[in-house]
Amino acid sequence: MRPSDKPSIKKIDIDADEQMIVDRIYSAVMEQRLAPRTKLSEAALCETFGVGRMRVRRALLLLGSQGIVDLQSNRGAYISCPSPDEAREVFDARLMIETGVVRKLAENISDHAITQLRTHIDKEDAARAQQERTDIIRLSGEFHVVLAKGHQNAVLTRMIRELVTRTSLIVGLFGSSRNSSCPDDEHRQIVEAIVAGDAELAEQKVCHHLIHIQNGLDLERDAVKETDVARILKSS
Amino acid sequence: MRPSDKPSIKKIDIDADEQMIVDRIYSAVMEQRLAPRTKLSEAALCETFGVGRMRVRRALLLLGSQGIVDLQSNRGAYISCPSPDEAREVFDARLMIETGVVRKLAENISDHAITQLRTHIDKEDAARAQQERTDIIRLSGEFHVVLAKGHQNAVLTRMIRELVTRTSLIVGLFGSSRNSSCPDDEHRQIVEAIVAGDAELAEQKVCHHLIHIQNGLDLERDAVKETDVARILKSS
DNA sequence: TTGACAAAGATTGTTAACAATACCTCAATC
DNA sequence: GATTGAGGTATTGTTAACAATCTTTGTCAA
Repeated sequence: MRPSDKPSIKKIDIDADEQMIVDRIYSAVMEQRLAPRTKLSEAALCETFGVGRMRVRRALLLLGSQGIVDLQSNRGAYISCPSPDEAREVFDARLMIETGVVRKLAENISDHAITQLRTHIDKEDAARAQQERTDIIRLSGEFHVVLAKGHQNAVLTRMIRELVTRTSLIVGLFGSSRNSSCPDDEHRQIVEAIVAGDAELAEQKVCHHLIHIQNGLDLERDAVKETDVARILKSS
Repeated sequence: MRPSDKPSIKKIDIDADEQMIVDRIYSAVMEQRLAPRTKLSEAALCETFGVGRMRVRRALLLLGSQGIVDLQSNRGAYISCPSPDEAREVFDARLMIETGVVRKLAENISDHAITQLRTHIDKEDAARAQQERTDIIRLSGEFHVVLAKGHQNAVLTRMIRELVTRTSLIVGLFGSSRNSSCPDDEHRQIVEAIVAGDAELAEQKVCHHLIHIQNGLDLERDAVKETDVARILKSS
């Protein structure tokens, strides 16, 4: 009997609205449809999601606590604009954490997780084949979340999700070449190393992969883009 | 020139009150002065900290988003009571993350970080020598945060702090023997391995250390304690 | 044209009152 | 005696109005 068969108590009871707003903005950032410095005005979000100002403010606070948006006193909330230093922090953290993730995954992975990973990589290939830019970006990031999900560990998954989302902001800001997002079949190689049970190789692959992404960045540039918040979030 | 010498823009502007409340509760949990299931009523917190209800609610939302408190609709906020499964999640995550932390630290650590670590360990010894239970508990947990701080990485440090704090809850709930918290000189051994630049050994030491703590738990028990919230938080 | 200054408008922050829900007490019934 | 239900109390959730701050606009002078 699995422990998950006993869902007697549902613990977190944050209202669905709130989580929905957070998730929408998370997705939009992950797909680079909301660029850094984009203002998220309370009124606009209330309108877009059809909720009261309180919900919006709570959602913004949550996003702010995770570094996705930047809350400025009396000035409003803006999609976070990571500094080069913050970018390095995120990549360093990912290196430290994700090597551990794949190592332990290589040591012991469930069949279900393997299926999930292979399915995901197929989706990535399909998106690349059709040149669906938005899908490619989203799936490239989500791959790392799927890796984390392999551990069935909510805490870990949440942390990885935050790091991956912030990486999207970073790549959007500092990405120079288009292939910098998540290239080639590096994802597939990581999965194969894991499935083969080669912890050392998997660790090395993920390490190179992350460094590869980082090398595709120009940490000096700072681009500024404005976007139509309501339109983007509505169509999500 | 260090990058930290350029504090031109202060980005996060969360009011001091809010952060103060969160920090106080964090500390109290870390020192096991607030036991799981303790109710944090809004009125009591308003009184204790002398702030409006809005601030309290925002602080509670933040704590809830990090799994420190459990927010129940229409019922209030309670110090989180981790299930055995959650406990395993926290320890698994710590294993994956902290091995990476010490490995990279062993590869490259600043003199300043070494000083910080040694100073901290001296404090731990002093607290143990004087049998200051509260200090011992706090410092034992903080050691791991100091490790993270060695990377001067705010993101990483925040994540470790969350995991360490949740560990305090877990140890408080499921700890069987008193020595289970953070025993012997394992911390010192970890630091020495790092200073010696022996990544392999450091990784192994931290791994054993975490497993050691976990082995001191009885994940079946579920203790229930009530505490005087206002008194505890005020004296912090 | 450019800059500084002031007023108007818009946006965010805060408070207080109200609504909804849960909790507790107590009585009535089985 | 235990259980169930109703009513009152306490606590949380929500809304709306108000206050504070920032931003923009327009005017005037250099």
